Amino acid sequence: MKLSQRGEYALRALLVLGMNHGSGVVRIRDIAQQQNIPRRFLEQILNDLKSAGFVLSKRGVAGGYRLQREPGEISLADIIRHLEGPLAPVGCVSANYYQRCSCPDEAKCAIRSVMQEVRDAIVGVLDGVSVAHLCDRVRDLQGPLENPLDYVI
Amino acid sequence: MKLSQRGEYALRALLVLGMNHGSGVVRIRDIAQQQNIPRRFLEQILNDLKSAGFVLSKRGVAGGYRLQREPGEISLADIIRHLEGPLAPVGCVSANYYQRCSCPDEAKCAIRSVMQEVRDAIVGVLDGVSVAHLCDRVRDLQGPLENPLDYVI
DNA sequence: ACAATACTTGACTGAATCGATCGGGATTTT
DNA sequence: AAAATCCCGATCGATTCAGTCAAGTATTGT
Repeated sequence: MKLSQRGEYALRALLVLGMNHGSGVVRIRDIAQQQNIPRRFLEQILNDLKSAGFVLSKRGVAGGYRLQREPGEISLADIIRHLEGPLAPVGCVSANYYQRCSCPDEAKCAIRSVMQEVRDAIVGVLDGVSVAHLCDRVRDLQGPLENPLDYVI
Repeated sequence: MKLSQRGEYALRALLVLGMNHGSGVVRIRDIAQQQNIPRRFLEQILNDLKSAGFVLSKRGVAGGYRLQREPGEISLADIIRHLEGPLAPVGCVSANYYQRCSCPDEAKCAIRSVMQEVRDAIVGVLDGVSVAHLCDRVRDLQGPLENPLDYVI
């Protein structure tokens, strides 16, 4: 599981939307500026997140994006699976994107059994973290001293 | 950490060499046939593993490859790091291939803190498994009934 | 010596992916 | 109607991936 630039941008954008959940929509431009993401590229990414059901958009003058589901209902595992494909290091241990490999007998493949453990370790972390958890971490990491408008994401 | 075809072939080849450790060299051709790996491609890979110090080669009629170090001294983490680069999902949490990312303050980055956990989980598995461990798994998975010449790797 | 066997080296190729960028269209508010 | 904003598809240059190829060098058996 390697996170591409695209994937990193997406997570950052979703985190911004998470922090602003409940207060209307956020414009692409604002996210792009705040997070230093190329605007056109971010359009593409948010569009993708929209058709995947993670966010909703509103057009026109007061338009922008917001999360479609509650932040607590969106796991990083789901997001990353959508953006990057399998979390597993090899297809033959992926639950969601399984793909048979060329070894003669998967059940007896030693490499596969290690990769299975790696997959489980990765999924174990990412399944347990939602956008809401991310927002909590932001608040924890920033400490109580900060101005709430100064989120450093 | 996504394992490329090249990386998977390399692990399979090293496992074959591990299983044959102590009994001289193994020819490229035999590894390629047994593991169903394109011969020319495997040449390239073994050459790479050689210059990285994982294997030794012997030329000429009775030539072939063998492990350079003891199977117990070669961890999957080392192998994969050499073949694929960082184990971490993002550069900013990689111990061996660290690369600063574009977020304003790494220490306060919530996404980074999650990715750090993912990295630790991956490394936790792969650091603990050596080629010797892999060989043990092969023997375990095959059970005691099999003909020892019939390894299904 | 010499032929056969194997590894060595480096270039090459075709396909796919990545990180963007661009133009112009659709929709909503004022 | 004008302005703001999202929407959509095409395109692009660079890089990586998987694999092939040709010609070379070293070693050994006979």
